[in-house]
Amino acid sequence: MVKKPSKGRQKIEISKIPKKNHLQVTFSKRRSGLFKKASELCTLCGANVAIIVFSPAGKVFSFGHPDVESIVDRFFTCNPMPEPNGLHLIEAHRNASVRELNLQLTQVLNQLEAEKKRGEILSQMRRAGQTQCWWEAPINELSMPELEQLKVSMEELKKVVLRQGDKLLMEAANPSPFYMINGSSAMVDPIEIERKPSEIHGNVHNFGYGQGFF
Amino acid sequence: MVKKPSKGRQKIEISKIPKKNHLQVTFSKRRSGLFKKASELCTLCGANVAIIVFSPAGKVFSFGHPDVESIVDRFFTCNPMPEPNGLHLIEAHRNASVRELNLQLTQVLNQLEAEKKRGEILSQMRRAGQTQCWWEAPINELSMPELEQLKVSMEELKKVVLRQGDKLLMEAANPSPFYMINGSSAMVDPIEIERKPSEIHGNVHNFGYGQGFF
DNA sequence: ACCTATTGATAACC
DNA sequence: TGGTTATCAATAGGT
Repeated sequence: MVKKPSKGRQKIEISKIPKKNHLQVTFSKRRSGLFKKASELCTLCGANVAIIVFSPAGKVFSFGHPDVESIVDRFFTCNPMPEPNGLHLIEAHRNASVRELNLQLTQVLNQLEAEKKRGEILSQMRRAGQTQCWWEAPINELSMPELEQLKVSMEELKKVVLRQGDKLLMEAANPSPFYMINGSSAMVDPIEIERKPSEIHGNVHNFGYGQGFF
Repeated sequence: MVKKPSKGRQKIEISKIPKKNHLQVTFSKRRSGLFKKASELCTLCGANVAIIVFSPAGKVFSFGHPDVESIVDRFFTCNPMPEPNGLHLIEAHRNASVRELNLQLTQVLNQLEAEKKRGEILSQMRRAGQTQCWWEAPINELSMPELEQLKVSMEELKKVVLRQGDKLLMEAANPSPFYMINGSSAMVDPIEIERKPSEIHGNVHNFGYGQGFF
């Protein structure tokens, strides 16, 4: 009875860890775990994987099999190029409208950011006022009819942004027949771009892959 | 008791899986798991993570928070490779800015999609107006403190938007101290590559980061 | 794709 | 940063 059998692992919420030192420990362990998983994926399936991780403090960690560089290279080589054939034509056209695209990009970005902030503010308001509204609950806690309503109403609000997006898409898609595969579906959330420009260049940690990472 | 309650998970060796279809299944599952872990690392620790995975078949999958391109860019910038030839450096920077542009465009489009949904939801909740929240009510029905809160929030929103706008404009105006935003590419990222008409081509799968990856 | 027994990862504590 | 333990979460094998 004097024993203290440790509480063992406890369930945790996936949201930013407040305690700094606790965060550091978790980061370390989870980063290791991530790399281990990656290594296993490589050996089990013969996949090629590159991972780059920036700690909140700005330290860099990377994992790569066979190595980060080659994979990133392949990624950028295979990925953005439509096809060798009409590439030059496309590029020419593209170059012509780069500025405009930039401008539009900027505008859309603005609206996007505004939307994000709006979302945050909504949450803030909720927090401020104790009024808990059902639709502020996490998506996965909403019922079907609620989700239905949500979907419909969002349309209106996002009309402007939509218009911008479509325009941009049209322009981008016009020169060439490529299309997007939008796998993401990710909820865009509190993006916090807070970094200290001055000293991010800390230590670099490279985890060269080994068949036996562990 | 004729039941066969499944053997459940069995221990496996970490070595290349021989059976092709089994391998495919495992690859899929583990890739998902890896991305989920990455996503959790991001939210829990505020880390920035980029993952690129090539399946043995050559398909590309990627995960990035905030996005693959910027992280890779940071990686190569902060991590002067063994012999960074001057020319290569400049070239790298040029490519980097181009990539950044591409990335931004892609990312924005993806996020737009996500935000679209989100925004729709929010607005529609308002329309549905089932559970009305005070700040959603007509202005003239709000009490004084409520109005006060609303005002503060709106001012905050405006400030944020303005700040973002300036920042983005600046960035768009000088993407890189080196070469101008010449060209290249403002293209929409995920593209299907056509190499041989009858083969499986490089499908690209991008997994944007999400608070709710699942 | 879904299910469940099990292994593997890891939160809390040292 | 590294080790232990109790738990939780991922997933191998099967449907």
